[in-house]
Amino acid sequence: MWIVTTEEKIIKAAEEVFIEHGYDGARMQEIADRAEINKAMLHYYFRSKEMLFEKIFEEKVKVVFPTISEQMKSYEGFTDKVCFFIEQYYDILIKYPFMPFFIISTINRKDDKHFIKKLPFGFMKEIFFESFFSDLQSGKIREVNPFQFAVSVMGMSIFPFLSRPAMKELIGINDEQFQLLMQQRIDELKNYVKLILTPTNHA
Amino acid sequence: MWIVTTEEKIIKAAEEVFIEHGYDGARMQEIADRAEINKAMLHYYFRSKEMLFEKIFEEKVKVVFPTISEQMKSYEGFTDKVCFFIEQYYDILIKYPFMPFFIISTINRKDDKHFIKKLPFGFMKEIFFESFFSDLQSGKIREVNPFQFAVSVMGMSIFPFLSRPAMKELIGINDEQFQLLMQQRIDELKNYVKLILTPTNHA
DNA sequence: GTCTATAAGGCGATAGAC
DNA sequence: GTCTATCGCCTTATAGAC
Repeated sequence: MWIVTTEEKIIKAAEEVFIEHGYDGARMQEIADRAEINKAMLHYYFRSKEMLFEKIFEEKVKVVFPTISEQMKSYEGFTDKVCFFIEQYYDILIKYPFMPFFIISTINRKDDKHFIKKLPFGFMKEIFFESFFSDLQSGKIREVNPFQFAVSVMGMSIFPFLSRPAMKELIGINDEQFQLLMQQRIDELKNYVKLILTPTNHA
Repeated sequence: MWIVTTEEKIIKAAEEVFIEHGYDGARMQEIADRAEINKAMLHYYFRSKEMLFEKIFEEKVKVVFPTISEQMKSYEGFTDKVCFFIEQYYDILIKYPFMPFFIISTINRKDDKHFIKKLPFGFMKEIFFESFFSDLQSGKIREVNPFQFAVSVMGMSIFPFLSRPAMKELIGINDEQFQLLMQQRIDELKNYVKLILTPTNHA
């Protein structure tokens, strides 16, 4: 609890710096300064900048793509599953608003495609599509393109966190107000999902 | 037509390199190589890396936020305006799929907030909100939060281009197939917009 | 494990000849 | 306008004392 190892201090500092500046913009000196150690220690614990980054990325990905999938199983209908996903996802996003940009900027790096493969998207195919086609067949939901729909839900959810600096600047709000706006957004998005998925009544 | 000035060659090369690697990742040497000139020329035409980037950013922003706003005025209802916006926007996005990440990564840069102010969002307040409240009052559209709705439309539109590398890797498609997928996405998004905005019939 | 000092190379930028 | 050569700094990484 009250003992903090050097390795923990490094990881905490590295998280901050990599997330703020991205891989290329991050400086080992700044990480060392924030961890209140010297540069040589960084290389003692994690051989290189690349390896330190890898460690942080894996650690953070585990946070953003957590065991939501397991919990999703307990919800019956597809619509409820998606709404629950949004709720849970926003809990994480509001807690770690910098995460989306960190991940997006990493997977868009020219050379390293191997980061992409670390994204755990297995639960999509298992739960998402299975549940979708089940509810579609029984007429509980409208016939939309499941892939495009999934990308849309992700986009609606994540985008405000990617454009956060612009939103803050353009409408003139601070971090606290942004957080409130995102809190309110949950119900709005769930409403959109229901409006899209609920079949039109032909009675 | 067939004469290409050195300045034009530099701009073309700089576009590519800045878009691929971002500001921090971009190297003046690589820009020089692609332009088939030497490094010194870059500084002769554009004093510094920062000023060259500024030039590219302004140029590119003019492409992505074009005179759509003017054309939007000709569409009567709010729903039609939004659908038209998606259509026009996707024309540009499909043509320049790297642009969203370029802009997002620029506005997320720690220090320089001044880039954000160059984003032309004036048309939003003028046309978007005015048309929204007009249609809302006459009962033509459902009562949603206009700001959250706008962010959602932007998110649904832009997100696939930000997660393009992941999408290509995870579902195993090439550039051509991605382009087709985005072409199909236009109608899907327009459908979502209509489903969200069309009021429920209480007859 | 932790430090200081320094290596080794890459970077943006400039000087100066042509 | 265009080139070669080089400066001066910054960055990652290591050597070696404690």
